[in-house]
Amino acid sequence: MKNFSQWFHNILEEAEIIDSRYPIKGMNVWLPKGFKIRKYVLRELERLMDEDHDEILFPLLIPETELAKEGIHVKGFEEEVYWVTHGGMRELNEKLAIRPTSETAIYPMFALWIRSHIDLPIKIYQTVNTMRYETKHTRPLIRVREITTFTESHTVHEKYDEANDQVQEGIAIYKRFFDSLAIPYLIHDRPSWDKFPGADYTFAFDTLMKDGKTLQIATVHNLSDTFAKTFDIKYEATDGSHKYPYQTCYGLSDRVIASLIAIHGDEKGLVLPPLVAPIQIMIVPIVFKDKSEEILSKASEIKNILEKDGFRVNIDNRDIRPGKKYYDWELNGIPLRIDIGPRDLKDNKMIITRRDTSTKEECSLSEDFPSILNSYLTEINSNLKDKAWKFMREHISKIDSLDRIEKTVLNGNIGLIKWCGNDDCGKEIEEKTNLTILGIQYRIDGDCINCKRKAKHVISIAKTY
RNA sequence: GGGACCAUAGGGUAGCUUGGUCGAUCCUUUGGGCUUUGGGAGCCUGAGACUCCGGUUCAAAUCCGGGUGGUCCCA
Repeated sequence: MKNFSQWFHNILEEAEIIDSRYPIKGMNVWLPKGFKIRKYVLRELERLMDEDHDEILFPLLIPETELAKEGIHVKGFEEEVYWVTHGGMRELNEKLAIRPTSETAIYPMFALWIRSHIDLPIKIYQTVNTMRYETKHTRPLIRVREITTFTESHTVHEKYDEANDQVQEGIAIYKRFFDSLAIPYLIHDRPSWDKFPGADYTFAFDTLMKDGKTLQIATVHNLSDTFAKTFDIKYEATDGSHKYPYQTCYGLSDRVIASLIAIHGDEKGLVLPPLVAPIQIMIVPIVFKDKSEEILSKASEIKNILEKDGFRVNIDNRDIRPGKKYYDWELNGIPLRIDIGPRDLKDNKMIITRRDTSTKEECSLSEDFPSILNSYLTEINSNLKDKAWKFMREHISKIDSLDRIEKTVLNGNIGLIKWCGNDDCGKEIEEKTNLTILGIQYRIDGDCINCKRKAKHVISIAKTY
């Protein structure tokens, strides 16, 4: 994969994930095939969220006065906000912001909803689009002006410790989610200068793209009582006093799908984990004129059996040569392909081809083939997961001196370095290396790579998207 | 935030330097027809483009300015 950027762009178009030709910078059209993948990805995420959150839906627009209330927060976003200034020809009394994120839409309502400790905790989430006026060059699914799929959670708690625990719960949910998609990740405690604007602290999930740049794919924030104070959210405690609650928020976006495609894909096209493959098994009948009806009826017989067992399966009946079909479904990342032709009909068998390994195996139709196919799908998922984690682990290297960072990290690695924990020193490291500190991986003793003071942390450093 | 490059059918390209030979090249795509089908089929016959606005000129795909969109590099 010589040019990752170009490969990524091509595959999005060729596999008909999105159409990036929509005439507004950074805004793309979801095509049917891409949207189906998005649907199954969301379905899994919502399944996990629904275990302990309620889904809600807030409006798109936020009054200027609400957006502007939280000083640090608004500063973090002010350069990127789209504004609605007119209703028809008439200028609005108050400008309305198109949400860049929803804290300032949701928290004024929290202030109305929360009266007593009995109302707590609140745990909600919504999947919405958000808009950010990105000035840098945009990239489909990775850096966009309209984030079309932003699943954000917001929670409110009595105690700071409960918010801490909720951050851990958020991290646990995202771990399960990314595991189910076979996406590898590193979890970083973001440095103070890279926190979510207004947050006490931020944990972020980063994954590694094939060109060696990392991509932030999820964040989890402890907001402490900062927003509660700003939006005057109070509850009456058991002792009758009025207190500010503590909040968390966490979210992830289209970038999940970007990493899904980028990490598992290969030269032939997409490779989808079975969980989110819109079609898990494609049956290709090899039709000859004299035998066509017999073969087609066998194919639909197989399809019916598999559908009954819950597989997402389809038959490619198009009147084109089989080779073309093979290329098509490989491009689309369908995990398993079944070929059935005259020879197979005679021997009462079919040919199963795996997308991830390209291996072909014969399978007798008199056996319990649904359970064989099911074990193939399970194997594909674990193989994708192993491969992806192995790739990322192979590209993490411990680095002892600043001089060596450039060579190692610019070669497509995530560098692990020791750091004293001082902000100025950290920013100095970023400046010297022209890389981004992703955050703390774990605690350790030793000397800081830069200022040589006592190190407190091992941090990751990388080129980022 | 700074800089460089680019824009020709749905996709990829040739033509641009030196304006006229462009009624615009080739591949792919695509409609219709016949023969085919175990890894991108063949033949016949159709379809489809100079990013937008303005300028220079007898004449602009080609030169100039701007908009929009795209790509990459640096901070």
